[in-house]
Amino acid sequence: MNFTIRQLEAFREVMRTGGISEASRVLNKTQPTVSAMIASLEEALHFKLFLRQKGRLVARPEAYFFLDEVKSILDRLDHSARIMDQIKDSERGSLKIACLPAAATHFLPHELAVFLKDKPEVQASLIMRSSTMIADMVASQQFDIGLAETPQSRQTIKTTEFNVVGCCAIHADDPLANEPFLTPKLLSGRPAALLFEDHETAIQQRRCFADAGSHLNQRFELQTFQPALELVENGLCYCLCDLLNAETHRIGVRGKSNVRFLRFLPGILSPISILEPAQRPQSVVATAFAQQLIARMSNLNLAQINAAQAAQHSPQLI
Amino acid sequence: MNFTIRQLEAFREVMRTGGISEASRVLNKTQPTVSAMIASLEEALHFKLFLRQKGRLVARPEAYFFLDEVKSILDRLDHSARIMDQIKDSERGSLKIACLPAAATHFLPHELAVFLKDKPEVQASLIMRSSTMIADMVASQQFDIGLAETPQSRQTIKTTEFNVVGCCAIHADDPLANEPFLTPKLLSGRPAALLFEDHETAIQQRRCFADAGSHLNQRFELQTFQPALELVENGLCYCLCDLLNAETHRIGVRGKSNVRFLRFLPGILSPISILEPAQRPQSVVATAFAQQLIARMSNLNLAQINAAQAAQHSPQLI
DNA sequence: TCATTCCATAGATTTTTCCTATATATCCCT
DNA sequence: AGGGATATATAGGAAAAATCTATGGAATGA
Repeated sequence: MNFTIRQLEAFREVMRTGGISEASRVLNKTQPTVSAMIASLEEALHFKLFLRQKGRLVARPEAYFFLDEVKSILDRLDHSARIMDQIKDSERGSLKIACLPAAATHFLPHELAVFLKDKPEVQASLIMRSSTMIADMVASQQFDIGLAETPQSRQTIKTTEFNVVGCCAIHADDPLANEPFLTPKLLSGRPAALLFEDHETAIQQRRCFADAGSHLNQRFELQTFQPALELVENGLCYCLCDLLNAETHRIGVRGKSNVRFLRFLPGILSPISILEPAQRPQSVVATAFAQQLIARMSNLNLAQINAAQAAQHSPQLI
Repeated sequence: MNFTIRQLEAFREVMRTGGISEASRVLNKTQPTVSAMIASLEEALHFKLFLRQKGRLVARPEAYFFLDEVKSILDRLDHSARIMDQIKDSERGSLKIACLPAAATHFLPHELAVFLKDKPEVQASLIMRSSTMIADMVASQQFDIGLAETPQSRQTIKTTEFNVVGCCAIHADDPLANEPFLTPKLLSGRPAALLFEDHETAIQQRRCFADAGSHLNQRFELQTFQPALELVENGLCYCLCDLLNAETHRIGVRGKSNVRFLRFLPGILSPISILEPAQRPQSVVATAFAQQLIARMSNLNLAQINAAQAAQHSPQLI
């Protein structure tokens, strides 16, 4: 057949109001327009829905049946329109995120929480994996967004790179905590927590201590930075980590923290990337979240972390 | 929102074929037309359904979701269109018929059977009532069509009147069966079956016999004509009845009948009407059936009944 | 490199939609 | 019976939309 949605809407309104004139007022159309719409609908159906008795429309039994059909169609249409509207505002959809340990415990969950606050219809999944696995999972389109150490450039992955700067975590009571920045010289001989031997950050740290002729006293070796920062929290050591780990730690403690994050020279950079599948288009939600994440990563800096930490100390001010 | 059905159809086809060019061929539109339709659909949704990568359309995840919605809507629409098409051809609907005894056993069921032969989706109900009750039930819109003795004219009933002529039913072996027509004189003194005393046909019969100075020998008094004709079938009496009863009897016997229906003079007329509710419009099916019934009633005559009866005697000729 | 395929854009044209003005029928009230 | 109000239909024109032809750019494969 050859209906139009407008015809169906007009018909529904004519049935509801009982006449063309009244319906035309509701529909913000003129009476002849609605009259023509009904006429063309009847033409499309090849039979009259109404009899014209005494200058009025009188619905035939078929019109009541058709009304049910039309209502159901228009309701269905309206329902879809509403859902599509939610999708447009990324209030509906699904989001699959894979994330390295540095951000998995607090940083990303927190970002996700902010993003999903007013989006009850978005279903999200978040997993923690090693950077190489994350790259593979994004490349194979199993996940929408990955946060990982910058992988080898490949065609199947679109990367947005960040060089997250390193800093030094030290206990607040340590006299060094008052320095404007720290160096291998200042930290020489003090107990340190490092990641395992092969990890890029450990390699860099050893190199710059060696370059400065300072003594690196490795007291702890760990898999990830979060436990290392817990040791710093207890005053057992200092630790060189990147801002992502610093921020994750800050969010994690929630209340007062004994760790201070200070600038460290020479600068150490950790190449971290947001990964997206390159072969297939992203969903609206994924695009929106990636955008938020990129903004957040760009904005990552020591000043902001310390300010947020200070705010946590006097929460009544917030 | 502001979709059009054409947009949705175009979208479905683009998704199915994987591109605008191919879809435009299927849809019998030009490629720029379909391109514009997709563009306007995206505009209505306020977000892109496709990314344009390397000169091709690539569907975003949302497009697949939307496709499900669109398919369901278009299917629903198609389903309704098909049903409305059946209704147009009165192949679907309901039909409530009330009918007087004269036609209830065979005449009307037979008409109904002919009418509904190729209309499996029409639900019909048929009841037998007295003429006064039929008039009331049609007037109160409980029934779509009534076949009854012509009632007092009232605003709530639209009547189509027929003056069904009376005839004489007589056993084939009776010598009178060879007369061209019968009169009170010829039937004088012979055993007759009549309806109860108050019935209009009985009154008329008594009157015309009295007028002719002939003897009316009422051997049987009955409620309706069908049992009377059964008595005639067994050669116990003759009977004056109307053509509707004659036709009903003819259809009922199906095989060889011993009853002959002869012209009777003076003419006796039974006012029978097809009744329809006047206040509300009729359904398409009811209109169609009423039309068939009117044609059939108009066509009711002795010659046709006798011809049909003759055909029953030699069914191999049909 | 060249032909082909695909999509987008521009401008013209056809079709559809919608409005104004008007006619007609009915109803209600005087 | 007549005037006013209301309801629908029709005619004609203006505005909007749909659709076409022509064309250009980008990618692909021979």
